[in-house]
Amino acid sequence: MTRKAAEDYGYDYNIPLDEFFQFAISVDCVIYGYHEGKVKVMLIKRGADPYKGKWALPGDLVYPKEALDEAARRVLTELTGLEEIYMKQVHTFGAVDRHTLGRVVTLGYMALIEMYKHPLKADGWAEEVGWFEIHEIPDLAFDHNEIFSESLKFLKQSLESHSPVGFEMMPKKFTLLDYLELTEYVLNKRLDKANFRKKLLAQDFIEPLEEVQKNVKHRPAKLYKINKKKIELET
Amino acid sequence: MTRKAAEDYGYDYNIPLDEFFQFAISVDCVIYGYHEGKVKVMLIKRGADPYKGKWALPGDLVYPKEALDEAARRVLTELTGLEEIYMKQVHTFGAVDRHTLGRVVTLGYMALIEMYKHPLKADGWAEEVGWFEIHEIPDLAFDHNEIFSESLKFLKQSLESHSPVGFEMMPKKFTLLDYLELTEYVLNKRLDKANFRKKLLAQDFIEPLEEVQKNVKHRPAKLYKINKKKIELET
DNA sequence: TTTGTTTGCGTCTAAAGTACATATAATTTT
DNA sequence: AAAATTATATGTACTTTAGACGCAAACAAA
Repeated sequence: MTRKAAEDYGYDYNIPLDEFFQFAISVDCVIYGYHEGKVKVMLIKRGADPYKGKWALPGDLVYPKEALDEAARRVLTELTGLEEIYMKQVHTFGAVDRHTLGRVVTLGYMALIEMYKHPLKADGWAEEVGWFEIHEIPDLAFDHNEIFSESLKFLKQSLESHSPVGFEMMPKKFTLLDYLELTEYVLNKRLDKANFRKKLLAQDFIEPLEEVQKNVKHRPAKLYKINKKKIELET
Repeated sequence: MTRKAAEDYGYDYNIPLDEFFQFAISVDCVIYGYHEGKVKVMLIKRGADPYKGKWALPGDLVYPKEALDEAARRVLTELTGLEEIYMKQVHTFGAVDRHTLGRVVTLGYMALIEMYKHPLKADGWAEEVGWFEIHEIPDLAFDHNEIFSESLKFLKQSLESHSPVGFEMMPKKFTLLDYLELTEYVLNKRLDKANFRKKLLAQDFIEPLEEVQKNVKHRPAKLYKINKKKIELET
């Protein structure tokens, strides 16, 4: 593409057009999972400089012919082995000096997975993979702490407004108390069991099963499931 | 930057790293203003192909050494002459074929201005500038209709939750009825005057002035102003 | 002084949210 | 096998918020 051609396209700059086509785009994913009462985020330990040895969000550069959501989904699938993952673009970060390799603008994505489903494995460029409680996130590489914060803000807002996202971290069958504990952990405050139950059951996408809990040393709780079709109808 | 150097930085790809640094980034701004009971959006008519003659959102490519918000602010200031403008990144769009010039990923921004304050002037690459009512937006160039829709969704949500953004379109002194009309127009539904008033005055960032309306042929309404410091404290 | 119009405040009612009490169903202990 | 324990499940009362509506006050114009 020549400068002249670019002008025909409606651009007229004092610097050559090629100068503009020097950005790289990356996606960084904040992957949330729920395990034993705690909500955790998957981090990878960087195996090379810059930030060698530091924990970072999993992410990758976007390929030249790849859509943005597609790139995020690729990262998620490669890392977790899961195909169907709830995923949402949260915010785009592009400080001039945020990456040492050049001008890399990154899109922060939030993803929610059923944690027990996926094998914990380090991928290509990561030394190590780990899950960190969301209230104890270490100092991360690049501007990843900021990306994490934005995603957590979104997750908190979703749970506060009872929008049906937290279920993405739950197993197919779960008790209402399980979900209460997830919500309490993320919001970092106690909620009234009875009222939480009523609020949840008022939503029509949550459906009771005939089944109950097994192997508990008290009255077993009823199990519930999510009707995803009804969620789609709402939105 | 050589392939080897890139690998040292933690990347290991099957295609050369340079291939990734071929993106351009742009910002596209949905600029909202309020005038005589109607909320409008500023569009520019494209003076060159592609989409010559079509209306489009004002925007520009991001310079190699320019931060993203900085680029959006530059576009806004150039176009409106205003320095202080409320502005918010809404969503990033990057379909592979969204731009004919090459791979251009664009960030959609929403901006709110006091419309009467700024001179309507066409800028460099635009043939014409116009204001369009938000419920009568024409078919736009590129994926700009989608960008507009996302921004409008955000604006509606903000007004519904009484978050203090709509005031950015109001003059410094305004009546509560003015703001009611703005809100009714955006949400496209009628609201109860008395209840809207109560709801607004319950927020503590809205402060009454001693002044009242002039030159009206009925009881003049009290004028109010916004206390921006209190808004910052809240968020 | 009267009439028309809009502001601005008050009241009532329904709905949603919160706090807390009580009944229920299972296991564990005695 | 009865009592104690634990957590589920439901019900009830109180509080706050949202929505509908009435009416007096303020000003302009006739």
